[in-house]
Amino acid sequence: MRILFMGTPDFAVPSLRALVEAGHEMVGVFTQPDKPQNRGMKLMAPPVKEFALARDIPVFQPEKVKDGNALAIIKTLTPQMIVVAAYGRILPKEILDYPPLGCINVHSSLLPKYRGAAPIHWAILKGERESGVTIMHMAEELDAGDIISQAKTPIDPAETVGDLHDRLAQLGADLLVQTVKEIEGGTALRSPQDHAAATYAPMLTRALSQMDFTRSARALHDQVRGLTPWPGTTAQIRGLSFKVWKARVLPEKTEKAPGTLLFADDRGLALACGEGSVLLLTEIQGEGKRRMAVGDYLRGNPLPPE
RNA sequence: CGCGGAGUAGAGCAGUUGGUAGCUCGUCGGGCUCAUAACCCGGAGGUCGUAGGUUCAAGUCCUGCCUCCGCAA
Repeated sequence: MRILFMGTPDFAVPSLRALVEAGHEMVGVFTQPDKPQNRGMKLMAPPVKEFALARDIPVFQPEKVKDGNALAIIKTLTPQMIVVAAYGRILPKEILDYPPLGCINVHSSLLPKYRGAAPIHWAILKGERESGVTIMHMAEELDAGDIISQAKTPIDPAETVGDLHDRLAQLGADLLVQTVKEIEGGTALRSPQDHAAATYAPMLTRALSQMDFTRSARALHDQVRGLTPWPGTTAQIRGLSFKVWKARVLPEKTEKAPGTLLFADDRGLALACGEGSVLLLTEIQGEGKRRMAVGDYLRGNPLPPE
């Protein structure tokens, strides 16, 4: 089938690769423009662009998709279907209506839950035990289109958003190929979402990174997992600022005030949290340092006194 | 040309005004112990990121390059 693909970050790459390997004719790829990023503000190409160029697929990076130019390009490409995976732009109705077989989207949550920009992060931040991917027909309202197919997967209690992201990207790619085949064969299902059950997963802000030790150890553990590896979780201990990469909940209870350091040795940094719970930080990163086990850190960087 | 920090034993760090490297942990060998990720004695292990420069002499000063990291985006 003639397919136009739209996607930008790492999450979208497995889907694009799967379509290519399934033998579809990729008429083009839309991805966001290169942006100055990272240290030195270097111009960075989106992962999807890199992949597409390596496969000699034409790449388009319009600044806007609503000004008609994008639609004009699409008309010259004559796709039968548009597949969108984490493109990062909202498509106007005239584009949604153009392809004969429609526009479908790979979304990394079990819709109608976690519509929006950061569904994987929020599923973990909220302590969910199950997640998955959904493929839907795109509607004008964000992530509100009719569902074609879904695949579920359990979330491991120790899993980070990075781990889950990679698994869902692959799960989504597999489901996508199968779903496209069903659409092609006319056997695809289509059922509207239960809009009353919808929840939203907004973009993450820096404010979410700060650990608040009055919350429970369990909630803080979810926070660390949900923000690792990006954007990371930070904690203030003894006046120092740390990034926290790995932690676990200890079974012990404590009477000490939240934020109190119970012990600091090779086992980790044990901190009193809300409701008497205790969280053990096991892998941290000081400013200007690299991430390391707490024992390694303490060897050359003794903590200042209380 | 966004701002800034760092590259020294397997790991984490120190190294003062330039004079052939030190600490903690680990590791190896030996000893001790009711015992706590315990303690004591001894050993191995480093061309100090890299390429040049200044100097009688550079981890320590100067310049280029590579790599890693924090902020910001």
